[in-house]
Amino acid sequence: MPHKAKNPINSDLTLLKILNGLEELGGGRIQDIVNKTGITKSTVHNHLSTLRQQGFIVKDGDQYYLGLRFLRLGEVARNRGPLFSFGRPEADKVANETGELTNLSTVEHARGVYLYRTQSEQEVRFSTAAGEYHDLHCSATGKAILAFSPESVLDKFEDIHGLTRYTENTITNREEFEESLETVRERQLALDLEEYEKGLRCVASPILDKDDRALGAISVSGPAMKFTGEYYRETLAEAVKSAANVISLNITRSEETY
Amino acid sequence: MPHKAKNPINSDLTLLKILNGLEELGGGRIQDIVNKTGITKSTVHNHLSTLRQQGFIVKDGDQYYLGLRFLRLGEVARNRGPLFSFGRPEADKVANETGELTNLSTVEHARGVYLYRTQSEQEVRFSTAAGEYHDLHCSATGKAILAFSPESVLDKFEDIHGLTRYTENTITNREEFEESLETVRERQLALDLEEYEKGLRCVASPILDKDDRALGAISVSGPAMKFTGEYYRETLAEAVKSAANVISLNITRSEETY
DNA sequence: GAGGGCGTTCGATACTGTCGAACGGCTTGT
DNA sequence: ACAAGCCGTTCGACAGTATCGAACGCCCTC
Repeated sequence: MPHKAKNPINSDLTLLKILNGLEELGGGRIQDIVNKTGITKSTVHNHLSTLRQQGFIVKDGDQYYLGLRFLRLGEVARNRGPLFSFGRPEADKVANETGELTNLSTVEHARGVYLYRTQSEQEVRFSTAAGEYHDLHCSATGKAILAFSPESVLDKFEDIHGLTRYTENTITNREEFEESLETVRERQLALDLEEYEKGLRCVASPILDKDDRALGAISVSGPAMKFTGEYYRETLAEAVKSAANVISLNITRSEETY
Repeated sequence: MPHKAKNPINSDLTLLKILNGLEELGGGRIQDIVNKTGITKSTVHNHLSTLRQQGFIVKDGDQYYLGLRFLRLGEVARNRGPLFSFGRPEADKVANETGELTNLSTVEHARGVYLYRTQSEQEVRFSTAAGEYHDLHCSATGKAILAFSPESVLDKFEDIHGLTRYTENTITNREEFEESLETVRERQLALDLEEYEKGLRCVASPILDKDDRALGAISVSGPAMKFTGEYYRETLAEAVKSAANVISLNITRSEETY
């Protein structure tokens, strides 16, 4: 279980439901939120008014949207820990050198989260997936992280989410999965061979602190048709591995000087 | 006034106070929040527990932190409208070509907000200011935007925040300010000559929709000692102006195709 | 081993969040 | 032009609960 609040505050829950609704809808009218959440019209109205008064919500005509206030809160969250500030420059380099979609991930609430995602040579980049969650057992970043984390992290993940099957390649057996982590530990590399989505492959390498515990991972992802042979297993693998090393080193070094 | 909720929800206000406190502190224990907000210990505890249960807050030892959930909400907010997705690649180019700190701003709640901020050639970048607010009357981006916005935007800003003096260069007179906007309109360029902070200069150019209304602005900022003469008034000015043009054009073009 | 600081739990009370109904503005359709 | 919906907003009443203070228990310090 994720965490059980003894005295959960009801109005907080409705507030968060509204935020979730707005997130999924990308914005909408009061009635849209009512339909999505089942909360009464006047209640939704009161919450949104309060949020707007405090600058967290924007109203444009009769449409409500999440405000840029959340951008700030998100930045604060992202800059907790050194992973993003040290990882972003290296991720950019990897993206420029390989031309592939490059990801920076960490773990929160027993799931993988993208801290940063970038791709070079794109006129218009798709809307970033920063903050999106993904499962740990079927992603390269997730496996890279799990391989260098206490087993309790995997326990907790399995407990909450289970080893869900997404494709025929998804590893759903705990023992088999733990064995695969062994190779990850040896090579400091984790693969995702279409285990989450058919046609999608990844390579990841863990970012470690001075005690060899994973802070996160860096990966590149792309089409299975392109991610094959030497390019996949050597070129890209080396790129993420060396980037991960640089990031790990810089983080460790920065923490030594105080 | 920003907006007056008729029936503001008290517990929402306390929730938001707690979030604000965590944002400013960057994280902290319950007692820290109590000291900062004046809310009772058990109340803070209950709210934080609820937020944690819902995945919005992380607890590490006895420290509470804003969760990466807010990163997602922030991304949704940032990707409302085309400004970020079209502006980011160009901002990156400007940063790479000039080597200067490059900003992408828009307006929300009658204040300027950084959507994006980047600087090349930095091993470790300072923690990003995305989502931070700034005044409209003493920033290059703010003036660029105001010059191509209905006067009501300036009215509202002055109403809420006033033309606060920050340095000796700050324009605090409404008439004088409006005149300065005239030149901005003619040249499609706005300057900030240490009007917000002594030693800090900016150049900005507005990003316009097809009706010549400002969606936002792009700017570079740097030390007054470096931002002088031809480099400042020609090289940098042209860089932001042409970037702004490209972004405006791409946005307009994308909206024509449907 | 005592003291203090802090997180958590618990119980009572006054408050207020929630709901449904009703009003009023805006658009749609005839 | 008028009627009929649709939707946002307001209002009043009730039940539910957010808030508070006190008490418990943990951990660290002295």
